[in-house]
Amino acid sequence: MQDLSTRDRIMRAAMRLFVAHGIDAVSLRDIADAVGIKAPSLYAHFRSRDALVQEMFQTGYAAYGRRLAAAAATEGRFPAKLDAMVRTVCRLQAEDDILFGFLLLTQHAGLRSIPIEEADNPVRILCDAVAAGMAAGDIPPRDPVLIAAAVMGVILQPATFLLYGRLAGNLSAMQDQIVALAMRVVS
Amino acid sequence: MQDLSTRDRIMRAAMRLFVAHGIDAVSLRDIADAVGIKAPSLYAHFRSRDALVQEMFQTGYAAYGRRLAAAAATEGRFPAKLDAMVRTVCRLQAEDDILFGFLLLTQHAGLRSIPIEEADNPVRILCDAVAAGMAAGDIPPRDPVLIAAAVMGVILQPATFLLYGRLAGNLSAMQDQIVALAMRVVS
DNA sequence: TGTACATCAGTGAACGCGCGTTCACTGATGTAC
DNA sequence: TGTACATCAGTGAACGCGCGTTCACTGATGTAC
Repeated sequence: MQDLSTRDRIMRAAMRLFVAHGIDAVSLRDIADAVGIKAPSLYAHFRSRDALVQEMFQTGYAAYGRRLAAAAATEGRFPAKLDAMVRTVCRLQAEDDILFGFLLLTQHAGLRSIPIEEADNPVRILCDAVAAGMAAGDIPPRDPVLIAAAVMGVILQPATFLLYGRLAGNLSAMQDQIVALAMRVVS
Repeated sequence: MQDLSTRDRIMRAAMRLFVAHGIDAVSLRDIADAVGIKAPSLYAHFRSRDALVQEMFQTGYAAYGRRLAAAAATEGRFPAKLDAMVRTVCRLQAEDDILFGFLLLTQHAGLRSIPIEEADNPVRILCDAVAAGMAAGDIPPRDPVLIAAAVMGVILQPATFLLYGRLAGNLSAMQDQIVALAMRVVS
């Protein structure tokens, strides 16, 4: 990890600290210390503290959106798409639990000041997929947003439990069970 | 609302601001302004800013825990208990959506510094109830913590959507659907 | 190969600002006699 | 009924602190000739 660019080391250190202590509880000096540089040096890589947080959030969130959109484009009926989407999210969590945790926290702590509502928005993608599944007659018609919320809950609440140590391991280890839960929620 | 004690007016104003802008983004001067007093006057009612937040959180969280425990004590098999618990949470959200939203946010933003893990902890109560239902053979045995997390997700994620305006109304209006979702998750 | 120059990550010192908090004080209210 | 005193919510001014940020500077690296 020593051969990462300073920019990447800053982002990883900041993410780790944000997840551990909350975004507002971490100062630029804390981040700089973790990287092994002084606070003013951060300005060689980021325009401001806000820009740092925003870039971390938007990059991660958009990447998640694209991978979820790819899963939603899986061929076949809705159950196949849902299976792919749920497994994708589980894989994302297991691949980089720090990034996943950061996005989970930021959703609450920072979404109000970070105004993205693009086509890459994962929530939008899931809602659209659920609505399409209903329209196609693959699953019973109900409020698609409520059902999408419930599916998200079945995935993200276990992820939250992992974050706070109430559950051990990662989402990949539970993906079969979570897929089954999600299937039951939409049926 | 003018006949509330100043103490209660402070707590309600603070909660409203915390939910709207995030806990760390609200200063004592903001709270005092909303109440119509000056910041130093807050110290006649609360020992410190931390004490204010902590009391709001602990009071609300413990009250929720007690009401959830009462629902969990419903007579009968596990499905009757789960029905009562889910409807209780939906009612709590509809009764006071500001308090509910505050606790939902605090769970992420402040739980790390607020160390309660009592018998009144709602998460603990739900986990215990699910485990007991499995032990009694009322529902299939699986990891009780994962199933409890999924049940929470089915309730709290729609609540989060309400908080951010993705869903309209309140949880009470959707309680029958949410009960049905929770039932499917545990079966 | 050596010299001059440009680039830029990183530094130390310092800034202005808003924060939580303290403090001496005010003024209304209630109680004692 | 009037007077003296205690209580306490609320105030204005001020505090020290840590924050994000700026700035002139350093020193290593790369490029031009």
